[in-house]
Parts: sequence; structure tokens; C-alpha cells
Amino acid sequence: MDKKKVIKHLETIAIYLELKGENPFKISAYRKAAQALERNDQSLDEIDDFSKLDGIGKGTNAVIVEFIEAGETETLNDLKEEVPEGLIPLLDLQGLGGKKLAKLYKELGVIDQVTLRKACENGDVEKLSGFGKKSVEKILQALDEIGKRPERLPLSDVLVLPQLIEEELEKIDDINRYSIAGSMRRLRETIKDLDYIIATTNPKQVADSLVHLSAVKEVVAHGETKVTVIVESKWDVSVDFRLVAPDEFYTTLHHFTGSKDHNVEMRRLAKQKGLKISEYGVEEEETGKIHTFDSEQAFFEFLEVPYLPPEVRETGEEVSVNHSPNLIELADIKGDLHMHTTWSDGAQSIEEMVKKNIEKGYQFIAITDHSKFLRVADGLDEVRLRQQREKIKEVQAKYPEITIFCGVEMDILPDGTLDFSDEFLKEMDFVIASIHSSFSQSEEKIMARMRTAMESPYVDMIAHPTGRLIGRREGYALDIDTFIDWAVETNTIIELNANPNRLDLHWTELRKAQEKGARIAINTDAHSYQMLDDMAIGVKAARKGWIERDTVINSWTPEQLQSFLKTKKGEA
DNA sequence: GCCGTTTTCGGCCCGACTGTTTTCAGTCG
Repeated sequence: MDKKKVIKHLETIAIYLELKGENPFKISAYRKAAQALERNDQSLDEIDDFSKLDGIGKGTNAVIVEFIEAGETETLNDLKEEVPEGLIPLLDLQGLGGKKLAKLYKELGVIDQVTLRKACENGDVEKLSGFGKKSVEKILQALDEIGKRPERLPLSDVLVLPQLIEEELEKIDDINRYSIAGSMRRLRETIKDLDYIIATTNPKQVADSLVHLSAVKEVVAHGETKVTVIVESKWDVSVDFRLVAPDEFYTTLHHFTGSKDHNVEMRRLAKQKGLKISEYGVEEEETGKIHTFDSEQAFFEFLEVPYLPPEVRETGEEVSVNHSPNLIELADIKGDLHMHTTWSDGAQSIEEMVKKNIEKGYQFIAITDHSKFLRVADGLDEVRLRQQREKIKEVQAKYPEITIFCGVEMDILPDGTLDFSDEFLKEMDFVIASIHSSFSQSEEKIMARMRTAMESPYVDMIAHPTGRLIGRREGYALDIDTFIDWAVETNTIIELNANPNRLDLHWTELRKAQEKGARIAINTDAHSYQMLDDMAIGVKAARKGWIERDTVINSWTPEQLQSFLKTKKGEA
């Protein structure tokens, strides 16, 4: 029995309660109990009394205990007898919530997609009170679209859109200011739609311009406070524009940046102070006076909450952290320690990459092409790596303003050995080890491979530790907690791979890593010029994990970094 | 179902929109 199963069980109960049309507060009580477990750092065995956690009381505690002991609970078993399983996916249909579904089930015997469609088509649904012609139309349309597009899209599939949209927003005269909001602003790794907040004194004019943006494929809503359009890229993506008066801009921006849980917490806190937060401002309940703000910082200050950047506004618990975190910023980054060149599968030469990194203002980089095992990437063997070192020396002489580390991204082989001997690795300035093969091995084997790499005094860093590709590949069976412990124990750097397809390690794990004292490097793993720009996304992902500057080794000077690298080799 | 240096009962975040109504419930963000 593990914690994840218990959390899942509580959430499942909540879903069934929703379908039963239960009291919404009871439903959210189960969700809150699940969250309470999720936020708690301890493992299941370490928690001696669940009801001591905030949000878990007598009832949910009993459910948890029963589930741990029996592997099932009477609560859920009873619910399953009352509510057919086939209704659950129907909750995802736009416009159908628990109550309406409960009604469809009780009055028309709808139990799944097929019976729902039938009931719509033979006119039964239309006759039901609370439903009408339009509801039937919408349900049928939603049924047609089910499964066409994943509900949430991987970040990297959507990332091009803001650039495209903002280029044109810049040109609309009546826009006073604008900002992206929603999960994109918080850098969630999957995105459902895009939200923009626009300040204007001429909403009608702006709305008319918005529906004519070149990327627009379809206009869904065209009002004076809200415009919704569908834009076409790899997928159809819905974009909401909220038009507000300039003085409401920052409270609206905060509101639509979310997350929902964050907003709930902020409002709860405001309420204790006799204040009411809405997207239009903060109202004093007693006098009705409404406060608006010149910045989000001012908004937080007014509520006496230390400023929280958008990336960390997730669970709501951040609201009660009573200091502003000193988070890493893009400007702190002094170098990039993972990139490829034409020597293996990169697009640019060593010199080209070096020049581009100098333009970025970096003080150091590591050239880290693939090792010989990775034939598809034209990985380098010992001979070619030595040749490359000579080449790097030449380039280094030409560009003394930047320190170039001779590195390699060495494969950890399926049999658990490394692609190079210690004797050879000794020659390298910076050695990355990573797994690119045999992803389906058991956790035991994967961990053994990691252990070998981390124990080597010459392996400085593990790249993209889990191997996941967001929305496409799960990653191999890594025991992340143990991995982090080993990283601390062996002085091995953990990478945060800034590639938006990866963002690996994940932000929740990064936070744990920092708490345990691990060192993090944010790297682009660039295979071309353009990918060097992913550093900005990497830094945001780090901030999302509350990563502070001192944890990030590429915020250090080249000298600090060099001396740190020596400690692992025992040369310090 | 949870919770309480205002409360052990009566709250639980707030507002807009939609489609259904004839004043509002349900859904959504």
C-alpha cells in the first residue's frame, strides 16, 4: 500500500459523490483530505494519526484507515453500487457536471456514452426539466469530440502560440497593457487553453481587432468583456481574452493566473481580514470601498502576503509561507553545462555555439557531445573526444572571455556499466552521465545503473534524471527519493533539463532535492542555436520548484564551479 | 465531511455565463 493509492481512492470517492449529486462541501472535503495527504512529506508508515493533518477529520480518517487495512472501503463499494462506472468519463463533457448527470441517470437510465447519445437522439433529454434543445445539441457535439484531442496539451506543443499572438497584440493601438495568464503563465507542463488579460478603455474596438488576429480559426464568443477564439497550431487551442478597465488589470491578472487552489487560499485569508477579493479589486466588507492596484506586488502587499511569483502559485499552501522566496532568476545564470555540436548530433559547430553563448553573456559553458554507445547520434569514442579537446583548446584561445569545459554526455549502458573507463574519464573537465536505452528495465536495474554512475568519482552530473517526455513518454522506473539521497551522498549534480519536452527533474521533485541539499544545474541540452533560449523556461521551471540561486551551480562563477567539481574527484 | 482566540452549528471563495426559466440552478474558471 502506498500513499498514491490512498490519494487516488479519496479522489475516486469524490468523483462518485459528485455523480450522486451529493453536497458539494462533502465532495470537496474528500478532495481536501486527498490534498492533505499529497502535501504531507511523510510516507504512509510515518504518519501515525491521519486526523491530525489539516483537512482530515473523523470521517475521512476512518476511510483512509479502512483502505490501508483492507485495500477497499465500504464507502466506495456502496457508491459503486449506486452509480454506474460508465458515467465517470461523461463528467469531462463540457456543460455536464455531477448534478445533471445524476438526473440523466436517475430519470433516463443513462449509464455511459452510448445510452447518453441514444437518450439525446430520441428526444428524452430535451423533455427533462433543466434541459432543452441547446443542451442536447451541446451534449451531442461534446460526444463527437470526445477523444479527438487530449484534454491538456504538452507545454511544448503550445509554446509557439504566445509569441505569435503577442506579436499582433503589440500592434493594436487601444491596448493599454496585456499579459498572458492561466497555467501558461504559471508554467504548468500541460496546458488546456491560453488566457490573456487586456487593459483597455475601448473594449469594443479591441474585441473587434482580436477576432481578426491572423491565427484565429473560429470565433467562439465575441463580447465586450470576453473574447474567445480557437487558434490553429498542432492542435486547435482555445484562447480567452479578458478585457478590463486599466485599474482592474492587476486584480484580474491575479485572478486568471490562478491556480484555483491559490485563489481559494488568498480569498480565505482576505476574508479573515474583512476583505473580499474578486477580479475587479479588493473590497472592504464593512465600508464597501474597493481597492485596485498598480502591480501584483502592491496587491500582495495590501493583503499582507509576501509577493509570490506566478510559478509558485499552485497548491495554495504557498500563501502561508511567510517570506518571499529568493528564487533563481534568468539574470543569475552564468553558463550552460549541456549542449551538443556537429561533432555528434548538434546543428552548429563548437565555435558557433561558443560565440552564441558569449552573446548571451555567459562566463562558462560545457561542450557535451554524445558518447560512442549512442550510434544514432554519432556518439564520440575516446579518439574523437581527444581530437575534439584539441579543437576546443583552439577555440578557447580565440575566446578567452568564456571558460569552455571539455565535456561529454556519456551513456549509462543497459548492463549497468559506463561507456568509458575511469582512466579515460579522468581526462575530461565535465562528465554527464545519462540513460538513453532499455527504458523498460525494472526499477532495481535502473537504480543499479544510476548507482554505478553516481559512485564514479568522475561523473559530475546526471542529465534528465527520469527520462520522461511530457505527454509522450513516462520515463523509466526511477526511485526518485533514493536517487536524490544518492546525489547528496555522492556529490553528484542533478540536472534540470530545460527542454520544454522534458523539464526533468520535475518541479515537485526539485523542491525535495533542494531541501535535502542537492545541487542543481539548469541546462538546455541544446542541439542548435535556438534551443539555447530554452534556458528561460528552465529557470521558470526551477522557480516553480522554489529553487533558490545558491542551489543552482550555473549561477556560480567559473572558479567556484571548478573548485566544486574537484571535491567529488577528491582533488580539493 | 471539516472546522472553530468571534462559533460545536452554520458556515465553507467569487463572479460570469448559459440555458433554462419567469427568478434561478448548474457549470466553469
